[in-house]
Amino acid sequence: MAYQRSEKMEQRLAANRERILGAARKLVSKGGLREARMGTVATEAGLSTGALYRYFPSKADLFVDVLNAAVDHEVLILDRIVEGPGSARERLRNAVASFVRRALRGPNLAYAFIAEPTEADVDAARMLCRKQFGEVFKRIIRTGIANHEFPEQDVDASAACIVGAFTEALVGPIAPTTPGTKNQDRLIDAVSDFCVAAVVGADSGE
Amino acid sequence: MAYQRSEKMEQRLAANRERILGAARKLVSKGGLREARMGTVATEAGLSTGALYRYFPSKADLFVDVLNAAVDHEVLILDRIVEGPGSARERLRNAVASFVRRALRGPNLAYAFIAEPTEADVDAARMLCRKQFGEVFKRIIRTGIANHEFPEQDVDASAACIVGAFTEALVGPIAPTTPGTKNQDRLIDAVSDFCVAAVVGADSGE
DNA sequence: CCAAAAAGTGAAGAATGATTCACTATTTTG
DNA sequence: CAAAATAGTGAATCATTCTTCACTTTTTGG
Repeated sequence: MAYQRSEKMEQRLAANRERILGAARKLVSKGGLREARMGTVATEAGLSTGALYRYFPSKADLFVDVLNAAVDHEVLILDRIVEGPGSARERLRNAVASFVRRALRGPNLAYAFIAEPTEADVDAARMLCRKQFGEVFKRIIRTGIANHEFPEQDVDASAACIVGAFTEALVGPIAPTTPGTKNQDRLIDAVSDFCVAAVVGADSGE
Repeated sequence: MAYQRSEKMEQRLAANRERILGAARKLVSKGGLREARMGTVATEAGLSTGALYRYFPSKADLFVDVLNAAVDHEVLILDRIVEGPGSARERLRNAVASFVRRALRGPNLAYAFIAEPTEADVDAARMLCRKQFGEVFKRIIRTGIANHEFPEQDVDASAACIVGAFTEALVGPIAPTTPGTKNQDRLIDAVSDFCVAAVVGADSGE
């Protein structure tokens, strides 16, 4: 007859799952996806490799979960800015600045995922995530156009460009040393200015 | 006594080398780096796997060569535009448009490399290539600033943003179907406008 | 034409890592 | 507590590819 998990057991299993996700997240935020091995995740989580497969059907599934959790979190923050008060221009600027600041700050790993592909499966998820970010920016741009704060423009293209711009600007500064806060602030400003200027001034007039 | 390669032999070897590079290029421009196996390259080139290693010490070396050749070619074109006539603004616009147009057109694969990492070794080279593109754009931006066509700005950041922007804008449209020329033209304009506006308007003034 | 040298072959070897599975340990149920 | 069910273990297996190497073929020099 059906075996009923006790409350305590239920919690322990949930805790394990979290521990696995946490371990994976931690490893990624250090060595990137490339160095995140199942074995290492298991050790880090205090379990055996085999146990991992009781919680996630495959490596790809595990990392897609990690990725989505991280990105959802990030998107939530952006959403809050985008839906908040201020001119479209201000909100756009804040959204970009916020993302860049958070990415530079560290063990936040949305960027790690954004910058570095691996298996095809995980990579597909990564693409979707970039798209999710793009959606947020599309919303702001649309608002701004409706407002006449921004000129008419190809919203999809602009949003993609924004995501690409801040991503690329981050790739270099992120990996090796965490540069001093001074430089970070300057980078944040530069990238935000770039994106705002692009969107504000992006009419086709030559 | 030293064995002296005949002229004909010399040529055949060189031809083989080219055939290998060509096969690798071809495979990458189709399936991306991820699907480019040494065995497949060999077959495509009409040689055995073993023979490849007579021409290139490792897979990474081979693909780094392919990558560099493609990028050098692309950079040359950009350079010509950047060093050519016209206002800095025009040249910037043309450079971006040219890259995007060429990438959309096809079996040109600079973009494939730009968008998709693999082994650490090749990936390092890929980073360098992005940097090379960045350098070209830095030059234009500097010129424009000197001219007072563009406001003062963080040249490194702007260049990185430009490379990121057009890359990202390409990623989606490139992989699956080659969209109609109409849409392509629109995309080219949108991306170019975006970058020009960003650089022209990127002063810190709020 | 005959060795010596170099080029080419492709199956075996090596490396890496995910996934499985026979087995042990722990929980639950009666 | 004993039996049944589930959880956990980790070494073995599987899968994928690059790389090597013993051997064959072709080229060169005399």
